[in-house]
Amino acid sequence: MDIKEKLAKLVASLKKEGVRITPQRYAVIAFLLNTDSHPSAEEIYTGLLPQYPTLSLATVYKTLHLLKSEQEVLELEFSEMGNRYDGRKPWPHPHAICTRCRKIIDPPMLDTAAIIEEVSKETGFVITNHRLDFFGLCAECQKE
Amino acid sequence: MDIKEKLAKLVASLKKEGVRITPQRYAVIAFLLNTDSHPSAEEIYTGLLPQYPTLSLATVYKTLHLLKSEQEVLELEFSEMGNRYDGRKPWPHPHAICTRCRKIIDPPMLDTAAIIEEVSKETGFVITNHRLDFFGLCAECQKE
DNA sequence: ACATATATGATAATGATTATTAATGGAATA
DNA sequence: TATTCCATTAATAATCATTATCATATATGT
Repeated sequence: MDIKEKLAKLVASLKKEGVRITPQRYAVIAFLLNTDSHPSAEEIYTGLLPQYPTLSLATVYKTLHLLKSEQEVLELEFSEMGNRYDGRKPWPHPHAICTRCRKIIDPPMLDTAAIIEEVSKETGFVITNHRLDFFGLCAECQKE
Repeated sequence: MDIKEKLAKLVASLKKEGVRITPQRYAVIAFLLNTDSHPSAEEIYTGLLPQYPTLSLATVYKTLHLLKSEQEVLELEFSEMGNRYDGRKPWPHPHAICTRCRKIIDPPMLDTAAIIEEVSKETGFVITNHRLDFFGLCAECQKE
């Protein structure tokens, strides 16, 4: 399924939920689906500003929260580099994060289900969410 | 090795590095070694205030940074619940976090080395650090 | 005890995120 | 088409954990 199709489906699904699709919201959603860079709110804002000169950063944040509540975006909280957002795979999954260029990529899915099952058994926790982050140097930054 | 011994060894090791051991620093270090609760800077501060009425929160933060630079404390960054610190196991390891009471516990060590090796191979990253957090409800909070 | 470099404590600054609020605009109805 | 209503937006103020600043206090080696 290509991006356009995903976008149309997501927008239709949100409409069905009673969410109004404003130009601003549409722009943010399209931006999120058109990148795999895990952008910050600020990056979304500055990326859209040329085409939406009156866009407010607050609107970006509100749209991200809306999408989060609809489980249509994954919020990755970082206290040092600010929050990042993943609209393409809005469910918990591992990330590899370059500490030099701050690139974030998705490593092929580990067997997280097995790991969660193990942690759950050992701790007695009911696990509802997880964060699996691996920090280091990406292939490009190793060369520098 | 009991806590007292660990404390003495840690202080001696810091002295050897040229770190001055002030009463405030000693108090923060001792506090960290005497708990497995992964306290926040604020909790350390309020916990020590009765015995150290002139202690400043800034000093707590500075001491935590010092310990971090000496790799003697693990800093767990949370943008929603503030940072938490682990002085007992100051190396990366998994955590189970209760989203209700905010308790943090250490599940028995998974085979993180194998996981990291896999991620490293798949991504080409040199992995230097990791965060493995499992969020959910602890056994006690499930009853409520 | 002295000298001096470092640490402390009080407070201001920072910066990402959230809250506030007046103005705007879309949709349903008459 | 005009009207009313209610959600959304944009601008900006507020928040809050953390960091920076700097005058004063203090640990350490002599």
